[in-house]
Amino acid sequence: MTKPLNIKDLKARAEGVSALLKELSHPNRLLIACALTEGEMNVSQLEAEIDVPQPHLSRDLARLRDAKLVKGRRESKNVYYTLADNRLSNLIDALCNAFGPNSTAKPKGRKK
Amino acid sequence: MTKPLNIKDLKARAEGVSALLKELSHPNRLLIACALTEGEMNVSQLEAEIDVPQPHLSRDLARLRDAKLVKGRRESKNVYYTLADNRLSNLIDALCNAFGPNSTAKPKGRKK
DNA sequence: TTGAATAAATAACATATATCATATATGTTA
DNA sequence: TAACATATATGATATATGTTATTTATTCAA
Repeated sequence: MTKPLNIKDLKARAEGVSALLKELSHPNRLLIACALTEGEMNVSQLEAEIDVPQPHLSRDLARLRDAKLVKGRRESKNVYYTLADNRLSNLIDALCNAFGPNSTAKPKGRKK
Repeated sequence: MTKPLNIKDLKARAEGVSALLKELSHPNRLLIACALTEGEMNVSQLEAEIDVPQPHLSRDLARLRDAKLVKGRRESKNVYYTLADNRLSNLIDALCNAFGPNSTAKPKGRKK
């Protein structure tokens, strides 16, 4: 543990992984992804959870859709979104472990 | 565990976390960060590991420096870089667990 | 059928930031 | 001085972002 990384291996994946990171490199999209780990949500619910203008949400959702990271299903007036890629789920999981409330990266000696 | 995430908590951190993700949202920078988890490296060594033109490396390193994610020390002609922020180390660790050679394809192959 | 009321998606901008490729500059040592 | 390692600059192009407006889709009431 602690050093499960070898560069060659990661290099082969760097493109994909960094692209995935890019999708979450904006607060809104990160929050969307996190919200969806708790289950299906429609745009209005997301709007309530995350406080951003609706067009913004739709645009970010469209982007995540294009990247095939989420998918939406329409149910009458609402469109419910879910995570569609378990690489994304894994990433969110990992982020939660690294930065979530429980194991929040302890800022131990973050000052230097 | 497994769902240590609550949106409010993450929302408070979303800005910082997404900014961190953004720094790694490019293959070169991701590879740089990964390489540095294995220890100190100078630019030439990085250039050998990762195959990118030197000016690119320097520019990416400058960016990571500005973000206070790495720091460099000059030793004669060479500048050796190390990770300077353990949030970054944690993130790389998390990424390795999520996407690294060991547990890439497997959703739950995490050892902590 | 029309038309309002919602939910969601898209459009149309301005501006900022990222990226790539290449050129040049700096600092260090011989 | 030259050489080497590293850093920064430049210009072209692309993508991201925020703001605001408009459009489509669905339901329901008259």
